[in-house]
Amino acid sequence: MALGTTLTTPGQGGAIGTQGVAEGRQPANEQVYQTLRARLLEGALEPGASLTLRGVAASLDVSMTPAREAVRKLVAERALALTPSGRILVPLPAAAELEELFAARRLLEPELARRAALASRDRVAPLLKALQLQDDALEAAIAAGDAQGYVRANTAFHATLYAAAAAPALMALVESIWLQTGPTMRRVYGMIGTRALQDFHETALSALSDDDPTTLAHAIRDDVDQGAALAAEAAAL
Amino acid sequence: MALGTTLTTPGQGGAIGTQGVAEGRQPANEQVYQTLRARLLEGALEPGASLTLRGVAASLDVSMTPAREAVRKLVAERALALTPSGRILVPLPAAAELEELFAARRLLEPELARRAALASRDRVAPLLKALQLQDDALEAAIAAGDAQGYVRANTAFHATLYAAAAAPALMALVESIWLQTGPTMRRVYGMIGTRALQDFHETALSALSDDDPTTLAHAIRDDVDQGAALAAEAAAL
DNA sequence: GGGACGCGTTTGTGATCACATTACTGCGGC
DNA sequence: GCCGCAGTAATGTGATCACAAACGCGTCCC
Repeated sequence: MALGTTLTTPGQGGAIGTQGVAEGRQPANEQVYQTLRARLLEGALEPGASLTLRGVAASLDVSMTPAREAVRKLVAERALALTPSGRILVPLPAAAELEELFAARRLLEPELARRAALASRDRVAPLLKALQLQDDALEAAIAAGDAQGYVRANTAFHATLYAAAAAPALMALVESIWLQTGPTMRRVYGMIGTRALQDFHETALSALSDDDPTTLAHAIRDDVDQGAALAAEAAAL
Repeated sequence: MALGTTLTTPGQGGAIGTQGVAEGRQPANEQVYQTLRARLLEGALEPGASLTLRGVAASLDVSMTPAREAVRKLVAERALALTPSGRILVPLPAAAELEELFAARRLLEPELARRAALASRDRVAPLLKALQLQDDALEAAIAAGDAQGYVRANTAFHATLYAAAAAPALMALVESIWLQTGPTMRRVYGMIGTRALQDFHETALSALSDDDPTTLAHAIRDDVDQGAALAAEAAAL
């Protein structure tokens, strides 16, 4: 079969093993990944900023290897980019690319919302409660003019809703998009400031409460559209 | 700012450089990645098969490091999976997951097709020619009962069409989905055999030729639906 | 005869080092 | 004063080694 696929054929090499992942401890590369990922999602990393493997490794107190692993994973998700020469940087998506990403969100997220509504049909109460809490945090961030907090809370709201859909493959696609838009949206909200955003989340919560998947899907679509419009507006500045 | 992001702050470490990527030579990890990726896309790797870093490295005659890089990248794209203990295997998507993947394709691919039609409006001839060639290869594979060839040709057809849309972000999402469905679809077509597939590609080519994006989008949607139906049917066996 | 335990082996992870290339600094020339 | 050039510092890639955990198989006990 070649290619070392083996379907149960051992390798041949020599040395040995994993490095002590006792208990619930997560691997070092995972920890680095989660840290970088969170920063990107909430836009704490400036688009265009550059990272170095040694820098990341040192600041998280690991060796270069896990840092590399984490960075490459994010590059694969397009959350980070490599220059032709291999330098790592936080991508600055072109306007056209942002438009693509929002187009994809607009297609995928209403579907996820619809599935979430259907899946949580009998047992909406806990979900509603969790979403309400996150919407409160979101309102607070808006009131405080906290762009980073807003992006984080907004992401959490959507993530919580879609988690109810129990659709891991779709969720992975959407999360990859969020990672790509995160830094830019943080910047956008920073520019637009505390400007009043129309609240589609309330509509969404009502629809969910009323067991109305279609209205929920529409609300999410409008929410995404609003983000797209803001991004386009900011890009024009 | 911490986290070694630096927006132009050097790391602090020590050693030195890249390993000779002269000319058009591609890095070793990229070569490994492309090889594995092609195998997955055309379904040459059995779902459920296991790989080892040392095995992959040895069969492509590189060290463990690039093999690791490539495998992790594919894991990030969900084209490979890791067991909780870290073993690498070709994922065997559950039926529910396959359904999700096809749902996403159904949403994204018609949009890509529509964009491709719009973007190639003035200059369809070369695109049509390229697509026609690939459709011929596809028909040949069907006639020969070559499941792997069919999957490869079908992917190439769609990839060529969508490339005209010049939408890299959307394209990346769709390619990630293809990587996930590849091994399974190869198996599905292997099971269903040379059974007659309705040819939506001809319809698609006509629509493209007639400058009718909507009909093209519908044809692509039908094509995806047919694949989904087949996958569902095969899963029931 | 079947199931559970134990041991050797394989495996992924993390660390460190070497290297070729790329980016950056300061200096010189025009 | 500004552009271009050299030298140096820094970066990603690849290789190798060490380690601890998981797998797999054989054996023993019931």
